Order: sequence, then structure tokens, then C-alpha cells
Amino acid sequence: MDREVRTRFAPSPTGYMHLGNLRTALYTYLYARRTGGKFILRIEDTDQEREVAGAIDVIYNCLKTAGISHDEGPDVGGPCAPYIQSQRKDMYMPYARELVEKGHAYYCFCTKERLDQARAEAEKRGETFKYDKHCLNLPKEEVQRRLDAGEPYVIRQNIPTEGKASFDDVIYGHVEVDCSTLDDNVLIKADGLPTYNFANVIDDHTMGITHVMRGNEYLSSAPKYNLLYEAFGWTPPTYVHLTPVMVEVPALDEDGQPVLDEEGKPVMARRKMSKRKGDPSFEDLMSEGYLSEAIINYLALLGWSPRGEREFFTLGELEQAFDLEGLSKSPSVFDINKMKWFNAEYVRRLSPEAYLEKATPWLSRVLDPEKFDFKRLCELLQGRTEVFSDLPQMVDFLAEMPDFTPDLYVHKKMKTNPEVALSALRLAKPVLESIPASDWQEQRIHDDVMAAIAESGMKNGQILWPLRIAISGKASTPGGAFEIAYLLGRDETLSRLERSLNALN
RNA sequence: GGCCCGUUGGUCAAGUGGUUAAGACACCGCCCUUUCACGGCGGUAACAUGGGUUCGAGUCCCGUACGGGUCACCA
Repeated sequence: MDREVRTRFAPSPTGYMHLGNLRTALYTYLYARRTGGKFILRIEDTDQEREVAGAIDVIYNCLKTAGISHDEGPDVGGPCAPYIQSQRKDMYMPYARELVEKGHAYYCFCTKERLDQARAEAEKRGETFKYDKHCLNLPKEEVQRRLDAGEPYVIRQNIPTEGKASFDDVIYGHVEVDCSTLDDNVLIKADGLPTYNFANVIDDHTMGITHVMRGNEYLSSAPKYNLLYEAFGWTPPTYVHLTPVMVEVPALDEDGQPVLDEEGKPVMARRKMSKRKGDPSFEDLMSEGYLSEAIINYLALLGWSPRGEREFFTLGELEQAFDLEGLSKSPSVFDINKMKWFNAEYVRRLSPEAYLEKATPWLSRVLDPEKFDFKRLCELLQGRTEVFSDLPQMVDFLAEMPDFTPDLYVHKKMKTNPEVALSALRLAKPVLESIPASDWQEQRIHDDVMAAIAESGMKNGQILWPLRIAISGKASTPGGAFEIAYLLGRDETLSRLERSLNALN
């Protein structure tokens, strides 16, 4: 009989949500939704030294923004509360003692100094350090005496010296290692708190987690966790070890200089995405003006494939489509280009009202909302927006005429150059001047100028390209000459035209 | 270095023994067009490598190379 699926996302509160983590949360959430199971949020904060104030709120906020909702967690409660490991601290010791009694764990009084020294010596010999089970065979009485004396201790897992340890993973299949390669890791630290190695097993079991989805940095320790499950006589969960999200960056030599190949092109290197190395987190992307729906859609497809040609999925659609079979075995490189493309697609699908609302704060950075028709501007901008943070530099020419050189008037296809521009502007000027301020509408400007062009017998582009340059000062603008003229208003348009004309004379 | 894992175009990826090896992003060209973008059409470009197994291998096995992970009283 199948149990109800229970998955969990168990971040440690670091103060930000990096994209690999968010993707793990996404997949974990999607799988629970897809199977009609429960998605649980658990906070892994057993490392007192890494406490970051407010970090848990960051997690709540990111998940909320992303639309990933949990059924159980610190803030919403649930049958397995508490969901913060530091608040569960008293739960772990009894389990550890049970293991000690069964011989699967033991008290260890070794000092940090002794271990550090042993580690250093091992390294000097070029060997991998492994704890020597020094405290394993301490007489029971001695252990008790030292415990009673209040001597600091840890509890270590007693890994068999021979035999195999293994586990089964949905993505990687059966993984088996020799126990002799495994170390007797600390289960309970000297401060009485469990290590991740222990806490994840106890918590996953006591919370009834059926599917453990996590980064594959845990792949090598998974056999040890299974040994723990066996020692307790528990059924291990189904493991799904997710590949990391990578970034491609220029390779650097020891001096921090880019490494170049024979052709002088920079050699690229890959590494795991890392907030600390400057790669964007979810919050970073959001504050740069990416849409959370686009981020989620892109992330979902980075390491998972629906095995079809479709690539647009809302969260709800992902909840229907997601499966474990589509998960990739190899790491994927985060591609900001495709991320931008997804974002642009989502921006285009926004209603005009929603776009206006999102764009306004960005436009207001450089434009006075009182002076410009944001609604019209947004109509022009929506189809050209890749990321909202691009907006200010796309429209700042409206606030202030940029300096430009006459070679901007040169356009091969339009067959324009400064000379053509001069006559074009001379043609346009009186037409624009004849439009009264009270009738300074796009349609009117369009009709009048087009009529004059028709009369002159010149090509549209030969008039309109120079005109747009003359009043915008930029080769590329949202909208053409009529739209720009309308947005600028009569006075500004004519004054810019005048100045550009003078510059050509 | 030991152990574990991986390797299809620049990137994401489909592909589960027989395919002209999909599709998307990026890039290039053409068309549309008052610029850019959008849109339409087209193009360049891949099975890391060497051995097997097989009538037949991107798909299965072994080695090599390369990449990643891990070897904490961090998670």
C-alpha cells in the first residue's frame, strides 16, 4: 500500500535564497503537489555559529513570492511541530543513546587538538584522515565516570570496518561503497546539538518524509544515513539527489587574471552557483526586475525536462506535469540569456495595466510621471522589455536630450546622411510648427507629416529616420518619430528640432 | 590523492539498439518595418575518447580523458 507522499525542503537560514536552493524547493514542492502529498518546510539551524538574523523570514518571503506554499512548517504548524531544528534539540539525544546501546554509536572524548593533529599528520603522509575509533573501546565504567565528571564529549556513528553500505537513488540508481571508506562522523556535537548527518535522519523519519530530495552534495554521505536507518530498524526514504546549478565564468589564473587560449579568447570555467561569489540569488533577480513566474518557469526547465516541445508552464501547470523521470543526471549551467528571454515572454503576456504598474517605478527613476504619458509609453515599451531594470536607460533620452554626432544620421538602408537629414528636418519643421499645442496628438502628427512626405516625393524613411534622431539623439528608441514627438510634447520637440537643425547648418 | 557521480551543438535539452540525431536560447542571413524590438522564413553548430558486445550502438560493457561532488563538532 502506498503511503501518502511527504516531501520536505530543509534549508539552513543563510540570509538569502540561491537559485539552486530555490530549484530544489520547487521540485520538492511540485512532486508533493503532483502526487497529492504534503510539502513540509523545515529549518535546519543546528549550526549556532552561522546564525543570521532575519534569515528565516527571507526563506518565507522567497517561497511566498515564488508561489511555493508549504502545508506544514514553523509558521503554519502541523502534526510534527516544531519544524525548526534548534527547537527540536531535546529530541535527538535519546535516539543517539539508543544507538550507543545498540553499539552503532559511541561516546568520544577526543579533543579538537588531538583530532587536528591527527588530521595534519594524515595529510602530511598524503592520506585521507579517518577517525581511528580511539574512543570506541573505552571501558563502560570509564565512559560513565568521564560523563559524570562533566567532561565534554561527542557521540560518533560506529561505522562497520568492513562490508558494504548502499542506498538507492531515483536518479542515480543503486550506489554502493565500502564501509572502510566511511568515517565515524559526529552525530551529536559537544554543544548537545545534532549534526546535519544525524538530524536529517531523525527528522525525516519522525516527520514521516517519504521522498528526500536534496542537492547531490549529500550523495557521498547517503550510505551513512542508510546505515543509521538500518540501525534503528527504520525504512529509508526514497532518495532523489539533484544535480547542482552551475555558472560559466572566465577562468582565472593564480593572480586573478583571465586565462586566454591560443586565439586570445578567454577560457571558461564552471562552478556551482554561489551567492558568495557574486552569482545572483532569487532576490537579486527579483530586484533587477525579473518576474517570479519567469524565474520559476526557467528554473523548472533547468535540470528537468517535460519531454515535449512545450516550454511555457505556470506553477499550476508544473504541478500537473512534473515527474521524477525527467530529472537530469548531469549539472546544468544557468544561462542568463535564456532567463532573459523567458522574462521577456512573460512581460509580453502581462496585461497593459499590469505592465504599467510594474514599469512605473522604473520609469519614475528618470521621468516625471506628471510630464509624460506613461500609459502610452508603456504600450511602446511592453514588447521591447526584457528586464524591467533596463527601462531607465531606454527612456532617459526623453528627460534629457543626449549629445550625439551627425553620423547617427547615416543609415545605409534608409539612404540617409547628414545632408539628407538637413533637408528632412527643414521639411518637417514647419509641419510640426503648424500643429497647435491643443492638437498635439500622435495621429495628427502622423497624418500631417506623412502628407508632407507624400507631397515631397521623398521616401518615408528618409524623413522619419532623421527626424527621430533629431529629437531623440539615439539610434534605437521605443517607438518612432511620431511617438517620440508626441511623448516629448510640442515645445520640447520643436526646441530639440531647432537645436539639431542648427547643429547641421 | 581516496571514494562517489557525470559527459548529445556555445547553453538548456529530446533520445531507453535501427532517427536525415528533435526543439528552445544565443549567433548569422533574409522578409516585414519610420529605428530598435516583436513576428515570419532560413542557416551555422553536437553524440569527449579508445576498445569491446551486436547484423546494427548516442543508446549496453570496460578503459582513458575531462568535469563535478565529498572526505568538518557546516549543512
